[in-house]
Amino acid sequence: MGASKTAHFTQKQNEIAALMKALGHPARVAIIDYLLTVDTCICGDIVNELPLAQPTVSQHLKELKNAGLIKGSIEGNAICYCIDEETFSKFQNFLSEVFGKIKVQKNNCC
Amino acid sequence: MGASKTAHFTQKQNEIAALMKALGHPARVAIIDYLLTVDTCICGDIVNELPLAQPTVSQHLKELKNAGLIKGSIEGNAICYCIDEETFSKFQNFLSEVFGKIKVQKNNCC
DNA sequence: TTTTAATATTGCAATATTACGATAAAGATT
DNA sequence: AATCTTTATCGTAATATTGCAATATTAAAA
Repeated sequence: MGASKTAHFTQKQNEIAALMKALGHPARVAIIDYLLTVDTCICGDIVNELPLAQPTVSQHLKELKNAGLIKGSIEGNAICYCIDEETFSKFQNFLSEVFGKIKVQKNNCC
Repeated sequence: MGASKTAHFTQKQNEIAALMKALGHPARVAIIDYLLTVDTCICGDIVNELPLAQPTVSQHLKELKNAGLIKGSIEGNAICYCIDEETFSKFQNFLSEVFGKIKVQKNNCC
C-alpha cells in the first residue's frame, strides 16, 4: 500500500508520529540544527547551508512548517524562518512522559 | 529519487533522523506506548493489540529493533519484546540539547 | 511424529518520499 | 519597465514505505 492507517490509532499517536516523521530526515534535522546555532531567525540563508538543491530545501522547509516545527514570515523578497517553540514544547512534553514511564520500569527481562 | 543523501550530513544528524524516522509511524508509536503501559516485557501479545495484520506488525517490530528502540529475546516459541533504555537515553540526551538551545533563544522575530 | 502456535520472510501492489531541472511568482534594484 | 534575487511550485524519475496474503520457520504440545 504505502499509506498509513492513521484512522486506527489515537490522535496523540498520530500527532507524535507526524512530528517524528518530520524530523525523520537528516536534511530536516540539519535545518533545525542550523536554526539553533544561529540563535535567531534566518532570512534567506538556509539553502546555502545545505548540500541540496534549492527546490529540495524548499520542500523540506515546507514539511517542517506543515508539522509546525518552524515558522516563516515574509521579509521583503526573502523569508525569515525560526523554530516554533510551542510545537517543540508539545513534543518535549510527550517525550518527558515516555521517558518518565521508562524509568519506572524495573522488572526488565530482556 | 527517493533515497536520502545521508553522506552529506553529520553522523549525529543521520543517527537522530534514523531514530525519529523509526518513530515516525503511528503503529510504531503505538507499540512503544503499549510496551510502556504493560510496564514489563511482552511475550507474544503485540499483534492482538494493533489493528494490523501479523506480517505488518512483524515488519514494524523489525524496524524498531533495527533502530535499537526495542529489544527482543526468544522465549520458547514466543518472543519477548521490551524497550531498549540505552537508545532512548541517547535520544533523550539529544533532545535535551535541542530544547536547551531553544530556551536560550530570546531574540525571536517571527 | 504430527499438529498447533507464534513469529519471520517473501512477493507484490499501492502509495509516499526524495531530489532536481524547469519554471513561476513577487518583491527589490537598477 | 527591465532585471535581479529569493522562494515556491510543477513535473518527473528513482527509490522507499506500507500493508497483506501466502508461505516458511521454529518450538511447544498432543
